[in-house]
Amino acid sequence: MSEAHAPEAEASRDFIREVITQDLKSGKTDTLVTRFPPEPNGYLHIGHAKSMCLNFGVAGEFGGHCNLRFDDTNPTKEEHEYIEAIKRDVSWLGFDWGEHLYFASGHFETLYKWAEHLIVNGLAFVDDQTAEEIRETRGTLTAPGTNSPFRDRSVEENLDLFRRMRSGEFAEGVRVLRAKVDMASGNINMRDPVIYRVLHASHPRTGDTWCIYPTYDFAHGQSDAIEGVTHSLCTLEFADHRPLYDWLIENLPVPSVPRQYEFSRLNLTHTVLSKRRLIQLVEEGHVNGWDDPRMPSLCGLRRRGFPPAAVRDFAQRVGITKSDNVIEMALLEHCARELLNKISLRRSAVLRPLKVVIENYPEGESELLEAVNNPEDEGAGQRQVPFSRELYIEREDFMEEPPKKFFRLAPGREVRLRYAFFITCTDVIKDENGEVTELRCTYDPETRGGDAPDGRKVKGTLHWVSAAHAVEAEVRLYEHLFTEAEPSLGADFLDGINPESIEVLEGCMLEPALAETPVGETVQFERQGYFAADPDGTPDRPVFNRTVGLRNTWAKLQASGQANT
RNA sequence: UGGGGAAUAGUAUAAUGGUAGUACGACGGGUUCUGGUCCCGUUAGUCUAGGUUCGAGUCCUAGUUCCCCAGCCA
Repeated sequence: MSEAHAPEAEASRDFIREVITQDLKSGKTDTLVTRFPPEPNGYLHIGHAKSMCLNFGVAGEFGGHCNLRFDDTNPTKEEHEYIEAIKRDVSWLGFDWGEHLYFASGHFETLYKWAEHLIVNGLAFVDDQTAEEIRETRGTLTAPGTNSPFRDRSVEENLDLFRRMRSGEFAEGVRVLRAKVDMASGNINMRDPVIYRVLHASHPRTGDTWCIYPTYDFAHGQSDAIEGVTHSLCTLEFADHRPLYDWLIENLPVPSVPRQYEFSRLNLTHTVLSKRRLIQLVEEGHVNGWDDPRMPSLCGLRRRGFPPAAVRDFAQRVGITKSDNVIEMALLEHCARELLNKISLRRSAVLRPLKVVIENYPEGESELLEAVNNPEDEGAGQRQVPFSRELYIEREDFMEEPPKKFFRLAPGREVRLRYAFFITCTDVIKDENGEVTELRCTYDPETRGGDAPDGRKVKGTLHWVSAAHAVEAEVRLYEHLFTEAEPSLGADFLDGINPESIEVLEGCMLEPALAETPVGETVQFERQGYFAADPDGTPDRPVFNRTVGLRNTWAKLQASGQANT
């Protein structure tokens, strides 16, 4: 019997999903286990989001699971504060590690035992050389290294020394444990890498239990093996470590054999993603903390108002390959706009208010008008907005001498106030400096709701807020943190910070409904962009962060000088 | 003069020897009570040189360019 319908179109898949598919099909593994292994020494950023979407993503797609593992092997850099922050960010992005929470430090006893195993098998030795001596004898990129004079110690002596390292007998730097691999290897990671060092530091989780700690190379792959990770997915710079990763797995009594695969890390224009530079931005006060909305950190994106689903969509669109890349910020912004357009409530907010008096509207009176909450979602319903004699409109929505393509308010011109009435500008009031301070207008009561019964059209529709009902707010406008698409990464990278990356607007006028916006929710200020309620705000005086502006063809026309043509 | 990795429109990513496709961007147009959304269209690409093949982005050879590696960081 022939199948009637065409085969499902195969979704295009990256090389990692290809490998997993193969391994599952060939029976190399029955279940898929991945891991997301942050070091608790900083906050997660959008580059980590790419990794999480891959690791948790494939685990979900192939019916496996993803471990959240803290790679906490260096107590001199790591802090407990980061562990909770990282968990919060992983959850926010929408991923659930369930019961699979691990710490490399949780494996310390096994790792120690395995280090002795290496010693017993003649595959590791205690080196008495200083760090400097080790560096000098490591060779260079093009010249091989030379063996340590301590390389041929007896198993007994090595065991004794290593145990005394553990018992705290030696100061930091005096002795290390090195794997005995090959000092002539072209791969520097194979030149007898240090696998244990003395660190008399209190560990966030194990306290003072240990004074020797495994290095990354001796902890990562083994942790993978202990946890039953099948596919250990990391970024390209670890490819050089894979031979060592495999060497250790082969020479240790591991319960399972994980494989490492490398993909290229995310780079984004107009920002930096290296942990070192991000830390510098925070510590030197170039931004206001890790959650500054200009930061590419996940907590920064959250505060900025990016929905986690938009970040996931972004990660999915960016793809997984092994080629270096720099993704345009415009793609992230597109993902935010696309989602937010569908789900965000529309509200009216006047950022730079200009007073308008409707001269033929009775003083002291007001009325409620119906406004649509989200034209993209009928289920979002409607709300009522108050209208009265004195209003605010956007300063930039009025020009005394408008260029040809300016469709908004000007002397003698009629425009629509959205969901309200047509108004016509009858007079312009200025101060002694010639600055426009107030507009006098008339309204047409017949156009209530926004349409003229006689069918006449207007070219412009403006947002507005009733002065008597307005809620005053602070609104923070954000731009790219760095002016250049690809900021210089030298010591001078701070010079590339965009001096206009933040603009704080006071005295913004919001429609009343906005006062109740829950912190963290992102709404659309009509005709302007998406804005998220910031925790700095109060019901009396809300604070909003601009997530991303609406596409603005008028601004483009102005910028290109075509507004008058 | 070592080892590892990568080269497809401006950016990112598909095409697994058989019509180089998609998304973002840019540009133009239509619709519109958001100069938004939506819709339509235009733009623009296989690093180079040889070779194999009826046919090459894909296979072979030789180059070129870019990225990573010399922490007791991860």
